[in-house]
Amino acid sequence: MPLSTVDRSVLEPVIRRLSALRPLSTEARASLEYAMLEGLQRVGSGEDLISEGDPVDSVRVVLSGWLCRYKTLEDGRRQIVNFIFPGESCDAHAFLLPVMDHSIATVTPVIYSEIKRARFESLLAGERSLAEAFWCETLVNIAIQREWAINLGRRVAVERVAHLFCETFERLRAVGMVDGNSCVMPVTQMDLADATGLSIVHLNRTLQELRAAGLIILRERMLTIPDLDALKNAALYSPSYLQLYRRAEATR
Amino acid sequence: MPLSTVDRSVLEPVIRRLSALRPLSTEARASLEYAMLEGLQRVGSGEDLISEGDPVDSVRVVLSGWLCRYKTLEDGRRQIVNFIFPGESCDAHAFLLPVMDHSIATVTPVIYSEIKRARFESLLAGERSLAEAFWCETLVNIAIQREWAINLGRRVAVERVAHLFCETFERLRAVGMVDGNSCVMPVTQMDLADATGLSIVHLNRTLQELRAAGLIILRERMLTIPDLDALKNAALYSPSYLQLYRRAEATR
DNA sequence: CGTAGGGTTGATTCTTGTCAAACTCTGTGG
DNA sequence: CCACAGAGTTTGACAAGAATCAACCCTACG
Repeated sequence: MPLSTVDRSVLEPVIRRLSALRPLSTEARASLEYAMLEGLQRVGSGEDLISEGDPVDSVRVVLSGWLCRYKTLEDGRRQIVNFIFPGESCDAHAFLLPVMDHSIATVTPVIYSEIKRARFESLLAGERSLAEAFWCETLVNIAIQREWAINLGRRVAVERVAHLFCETFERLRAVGMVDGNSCVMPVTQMDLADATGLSIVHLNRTLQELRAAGLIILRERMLTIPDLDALKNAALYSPSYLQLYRRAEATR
Repeated sequence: MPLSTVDRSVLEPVIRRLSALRPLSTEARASLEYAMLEGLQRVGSGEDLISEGDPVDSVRVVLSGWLCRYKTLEDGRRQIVNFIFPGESCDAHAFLLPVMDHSIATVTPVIYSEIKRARFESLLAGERSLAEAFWCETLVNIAIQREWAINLGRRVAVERVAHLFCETFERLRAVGMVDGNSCVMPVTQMDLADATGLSIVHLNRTLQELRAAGLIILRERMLTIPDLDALKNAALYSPSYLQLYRRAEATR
């Protein structure tokens, strides 16, 4: 176990995120931390953690790195339907359904903690606040998924990409992973194209448009947003669907 | 209470749908039916049941009629992010979040049952199978939402509309509301356009294309699908995300 | 030095949106 | 009974947005 001696601070994003959704008692936090430390795992980038059609029997909680949920069509067209950031979980409760309806892949190297279904269920049974926090996470996921629907269905390319950047920045900020007005953006343009429903060529041109307008600086896998309000404006961004993250800031 | 003497058979779609997700004990079924009969409501078509930003304090279960969830942008662009069919609930558990991130409107006259939060929670606390069934419904909703993301992001117009028809038909079939290869389609072309992310003019032409190909017959608010497999083929439809409905058929 | 992955560019085609008008159907009031 | 209004659907002409194809560049890396 190369990770057995890891610093407990790697768990911070998870605690931070769940606390933003529901206040956690000291005991709840302790028992979750204990469970997480037991199941630490590492995986490289570009790997499928789980594929469409697979049954699920555990919960994975992301400690560092990015993942994406995606679906594909027979002919290879791919849509990233969401990203998964540190502090978030892959499919808490997914084991309630027989099999996965989508796949999850790493986009960077990832450290996560795997908690077996039985362990997870007894954890939640013992701590109501934990159970509610994980369910809230799932509810926020639906809200994000709905926002992606209007993003893909009704925003034009520039708005779409701008919106993705706004959302990503705010979600990362909620778990303390932004630095001033910059954050990492460790994805290829192909990934961005698949997340925004654009072709890679058109995505590239859209990025240039955003750069030319001074709305973003994107190089070497770092995103800087000189004026977040201006970018939100260009994106027609309204963050109510991430309300919980804002509550997190309020209580911090 | 014009509905107080209503036939209990109006509750059938709900029982049918929840049973498909989790086997319900006789007692679970009885207590749910009792709670539903208490809160029956009627509402006309084209009404907002609840709007983005509103707090939620009850669960509504649809007995008859169609609703849609939608979001809008400042400039009026609208995206229907999902339909809600008989047997389904509006936001079980939505009260766990502070406010709604989207709106829900009726697209036809609707009969539903409203269950107050406290009542609903005690119902679920008393019947584990009910709690699991409602949570499964929420999980299936996320799966549907993800499928809508790839629909909007990666399918072209004809595939998109065909996919919507396939999904609608199968979801209605799961609650016993199709007749042979026909079902109601009580929506305007504007609604279909908003659901598929197309302009109304282009949607109209896409419908004509589907009609010309013999894939659908759509008139007087009735949809007939002469050859469902052919339509699925045109839609690149893969129903795994609705797996639970299929399980429903298997156990019927 | 060669290669592969990622990024960028130009030219072109195709898909979809926009605008404007007409048509159908239904219900309503004169 | 007819005129009219309004919502919904359909059509044509045109414009804009996005995809596709084919190169080419750059850099990291073996």
